Amino acid sequence: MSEKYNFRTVEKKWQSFWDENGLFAAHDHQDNKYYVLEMLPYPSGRLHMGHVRNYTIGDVLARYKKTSGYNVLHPIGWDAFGLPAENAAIERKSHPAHWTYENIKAMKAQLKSLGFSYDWKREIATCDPEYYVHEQKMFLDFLKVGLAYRKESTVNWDPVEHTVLANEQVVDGRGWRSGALVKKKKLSQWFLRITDFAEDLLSGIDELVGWPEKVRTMQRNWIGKSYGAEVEFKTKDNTLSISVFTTCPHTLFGASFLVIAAEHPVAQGLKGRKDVREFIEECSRLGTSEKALETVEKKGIDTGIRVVSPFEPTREIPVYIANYVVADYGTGAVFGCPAHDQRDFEFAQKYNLPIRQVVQPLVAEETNLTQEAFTGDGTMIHSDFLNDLLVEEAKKKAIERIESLNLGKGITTYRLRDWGVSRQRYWGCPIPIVYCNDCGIVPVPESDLPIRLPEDVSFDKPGNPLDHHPTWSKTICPKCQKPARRETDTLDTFFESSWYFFRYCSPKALSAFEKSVVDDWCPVDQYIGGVEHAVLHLLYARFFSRALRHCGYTTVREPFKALMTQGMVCHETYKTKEGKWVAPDDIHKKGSKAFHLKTQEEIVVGPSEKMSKSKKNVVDPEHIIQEYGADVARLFVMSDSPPEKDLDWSDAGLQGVWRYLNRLWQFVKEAGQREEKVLVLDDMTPIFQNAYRLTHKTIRWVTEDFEHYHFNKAIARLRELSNALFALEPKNDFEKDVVWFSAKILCQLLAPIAPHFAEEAWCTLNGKEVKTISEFGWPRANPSLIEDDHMTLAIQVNGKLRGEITLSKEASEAEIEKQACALEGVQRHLEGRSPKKIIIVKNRIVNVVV
RNA sequence: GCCCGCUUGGUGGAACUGGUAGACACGACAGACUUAAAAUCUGUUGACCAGAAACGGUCGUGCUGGUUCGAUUCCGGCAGCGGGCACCA
Repeated sequence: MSEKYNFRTVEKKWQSFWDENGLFAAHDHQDNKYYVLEMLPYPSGRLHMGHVRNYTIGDVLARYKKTSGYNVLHPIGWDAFGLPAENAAIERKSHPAHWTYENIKAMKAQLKSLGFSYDWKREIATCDPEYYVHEQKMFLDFLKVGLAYRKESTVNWDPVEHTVLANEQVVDGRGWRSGALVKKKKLSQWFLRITDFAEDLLSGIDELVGWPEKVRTMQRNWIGKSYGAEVEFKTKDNTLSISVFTTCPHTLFGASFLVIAAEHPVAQGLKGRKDVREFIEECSRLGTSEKALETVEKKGIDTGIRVVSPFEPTREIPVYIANYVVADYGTGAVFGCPAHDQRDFEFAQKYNLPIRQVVQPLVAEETNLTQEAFTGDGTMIHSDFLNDLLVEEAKKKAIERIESLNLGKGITTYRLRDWGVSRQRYWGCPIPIVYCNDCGIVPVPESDLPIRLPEDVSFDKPGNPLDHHPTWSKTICPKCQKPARRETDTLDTFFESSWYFFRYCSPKALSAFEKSVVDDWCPVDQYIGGVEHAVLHLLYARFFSRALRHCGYTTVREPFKALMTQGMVCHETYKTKEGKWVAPDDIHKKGSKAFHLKTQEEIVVGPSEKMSKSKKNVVDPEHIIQEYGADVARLFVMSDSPPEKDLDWSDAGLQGVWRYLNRLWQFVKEAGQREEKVLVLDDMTPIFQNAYRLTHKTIRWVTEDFEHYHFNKAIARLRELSNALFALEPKNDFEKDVVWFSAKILCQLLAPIAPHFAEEAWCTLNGKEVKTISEFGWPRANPSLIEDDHMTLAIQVNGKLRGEITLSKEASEAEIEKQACALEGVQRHLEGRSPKKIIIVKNRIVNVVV
């Protein structure tokens, strides 16, 4: 057995070669541009499999496009602000900046060792003042045009730590570190008016044909445009009026109660009552997440208030305060129609409220209104002037009547809410605002930017370090020069990731970016990242493009022309008995049980979930790179699963990839170094003809697979070709020329996925190192070698396979019928009967029906 | 709870716009080489039935019903799993 393929030397050699020759530098203002981008990584400290998968997909694409002649922009950077850095500061006493930059250093080394074709000259870190200074300017510009404003909103408050908690940090209604019961608290915060663009963001989705349909649907649903009515419900004596938004005004005759949120002014006004006070208190422990709100057991409390049903002046219905009403959506009050809304149905059952059916199902299907609500289409009943109308018409007519009676109006609403960007945290971009006792809210003058984060902060005290820093927030009012106080909130980290793809185009610009360069490079031709970002990040980035365009920064409307959402890399989760997460690296398994490597404590094995830092179920790719090299890791993550599908991690198969590359290496060495010759098909034996044809077919297949991102299929094709070539036994120079040619093609097709290997093999086959493999261009298939002159037809009797025939492509239908019926397997199943019908699908099947 | 997906051999997956289900790989088993093991090479491998073997037969794409000459693919219902739900990124 000859020597193994030495990946250590080879990978180092080619990484420095690419680097020294500046092979991956993108050139501004050139034709044939292709911008490929992977989602900005958070520098958690180590690469995980999700990263490797994400960046390999991007790199294969970037290399394939570059080889095909495109001027490729393929940048990378760091989403460097965020909560984990502060947690590290609290837990390990390391400064967030120090922790972050150390992580970046480590992860950058890992990325480099994987041989990704990034233009490293364009690297950015969002925590760098040279980056965030521009978003401070953007914030001021947004403020000028009214896209940024201040309002009150509700947060999760940890009363022990005096901090705002992320929904993720609320576990069973308690703060994750303190264990204290969480309370809702109102804070005055900064918002961006994303709702101004709701309609444009919605209609823009239609143009995003390069996006997965599911993401487009999710975005449409998130924006949630709906047409309905705002209706006033008044008390009999007209002293109180509650405005209600509904998308079902046609069911007003079925209304049997009104529910309002605990935050609703009417509810707040009843706080004098002990039971109301207690109930509001209970609601405030629910937290701010929509999920908590909707899964909680539906509860309410009767206010004693009675309002009149708008269309029926004599009918009064009760008003309840309920825990399942969203305060920030619509008016924070809804009317309950238990017959036709499931939540209202449950509420009505619990409090014995009447269930009044007003929609009759179209089909006389069995609707059991004692069991559940009916929410389908139908005709109106028990509804006076709406009777016998279809739901759609009834809705229109109801709105007309509401407007003519002056009880309200028809309105279009969106589920989308304005984007709250204030965070009560240290490790984020400071908001450039000063609060002055005399002048109020004063923007920091642009000449004073950037407002830098102070470095001397302490995380010993609870709360935001910026808040209790002795001097940082003390400043002078830019207007009146009297002492004033800085805004101590920082920006949401989604702010950074909403425009970084513009910065990559001109990363050293003194402004945020150069308009002409951005207009050239953008939109991003292919964006690649996890589905988990399908709504928020992608919507915010789309909003930013519009907002920045509005402020004159760019002309780009949609930032991402095509989107590929890779599936998540999942892994089993592990927890100690106390519920602390444990990493797979710290576990050893005995049968179905798992134990901690250090403490030997038994570990609870949980379901396979998305690999994430917080659950610690991450697999470190480092040992794969160390043991097998970058190409094996790259080939492996691309091999089996299609990119958009979730991947349940397992180590099985790594060995197989390693064996394959070694086998291929031997093959390349045997093929050796030869001269380019003209190959003539007619001179070959059938075996070599087939191999030669297969080589050309593989070029076509792999190219098509790359175009459609079916990398796993491309690899299967390459394995197929490899298997065919390995089996050849060339006996003379001519046959060796065929093998040599095929070996070269194989290397070129493999190059985007396993670039180090391909470069080295290319040298072995060509005997020179003057160019890299990508500079030879992407191979082209000879179409005349791909078409076969015969076809294989599967023969069915009544849809069941009974045989197969091979005949010329020119064969007539009569000929096909004759041959098919003559088959022994067909005759046997005809059992003497004559065919009723024969269906012929060219190139595929013949179905004989009896 | 709401929105969006996914479900094919022991495993990952393939099957182009409804047309031969299981390409390619992993694992397993058997054999060759070896004193032995590793490595490597060769072969078998959806389940069941029948058979000495060859040739065969039935079932089979989460479950269930439908459309069709023909359904993994289209439609209805159900189940299980995953993602998102606005302060994790």
